[in-house]
Amino acid sequence: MINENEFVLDKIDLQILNLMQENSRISNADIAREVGMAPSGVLERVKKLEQKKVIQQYTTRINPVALQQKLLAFIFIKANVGPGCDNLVTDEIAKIPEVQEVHHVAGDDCYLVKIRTYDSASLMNIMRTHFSQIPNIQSTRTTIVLETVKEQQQLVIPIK
Amino acid sequence: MINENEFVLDKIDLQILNLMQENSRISNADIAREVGMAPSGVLERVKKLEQKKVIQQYTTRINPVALQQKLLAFIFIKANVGPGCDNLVTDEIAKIPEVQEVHHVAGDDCYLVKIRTYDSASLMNIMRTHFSQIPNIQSTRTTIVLETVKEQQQLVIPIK
DNA sequence: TTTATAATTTGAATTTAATTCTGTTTTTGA
DNA sequence: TCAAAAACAGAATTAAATTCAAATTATAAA
Repeated sequence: MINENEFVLDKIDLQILNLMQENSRISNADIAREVGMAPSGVLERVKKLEQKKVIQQYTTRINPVALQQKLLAFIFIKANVGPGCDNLVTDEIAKIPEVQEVHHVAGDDCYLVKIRTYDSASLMNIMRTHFSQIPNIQSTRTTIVLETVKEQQQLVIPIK
Repeated sequence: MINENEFVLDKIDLQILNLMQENSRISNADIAREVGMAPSGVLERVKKLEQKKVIQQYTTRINPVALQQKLLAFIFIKANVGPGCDNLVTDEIAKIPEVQEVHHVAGDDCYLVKIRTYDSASLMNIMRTHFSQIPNIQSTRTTIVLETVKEQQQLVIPIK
């Protein structure tokens, strides 16, 4: 009963993930040197990590300033959570490309949305065009980011 | 007076960024095919984008579940912002590896922190050991994420 | 507009890396 | 203990990255 969702990771897997999280374009030879394996063996492991969906994507962090994405905001949404109408709100919001995160949170507000846009006008525009279409939204509260000190998705990988 | 902070990006640069944001391990040949250039020319452009810090990092998105990072939380921090003591709070918090984001926000709360840990006990532990050390913190309010519907850093790249 | 200069691009040549594959070793479970 | 499966190494092959000289294109000064 082996299932590809079972994430059994040994020390070498964690080392590989650690290196690739830091630099997804590192060569197999460099990884091999670090972990003490042959490059071909490293390749096998990486492929397996991809198959098991431990590795979800190889991506590039781009400077938002370079793309004039000046505005970052968090929006708290209070919604009617009737039976079944639950996921409608989140799914619709998740579809908006400028929306980077949608979380269902504990507490008074139901949802937390992170959104990055060109400016406050474009944020308003998105809220008008998209949010008003979505039923069951009671109210929203928007928090504007003035300055970002740290922003990364890197996980803390325990090197056993 | 040319400055490497001047981010002048043409259509091809944006196309390249779009492709690399989706898959940082795409080959120059594949990019070249998409944008209608020679692979060597693509390489030059990519190197330039790295130099200009438009490209900040090539990274790997790893499934947090695979690493037992079960808890995601947002912490709102209210702090005394005296003259000069401003950055002390954020810099200290940004140093914590489990902290993924630190923002200075508009409104009543000063800072917004995103943090990912193994469980609520380890979150408490971090708050006890780190936050208590930091002066000027008036109060904190923690919001626990129950479920994440969407989570990505991808920017919306305008293909002119 | 002309022209010199710099920047960009190409394509071939070269270097480096990824991938495949076979034979071994190691692990796993009956 | 032993058979089957999985993981690994190392050589061979394939593919990609990188270099570089020459050509093209863009830029700016006269």
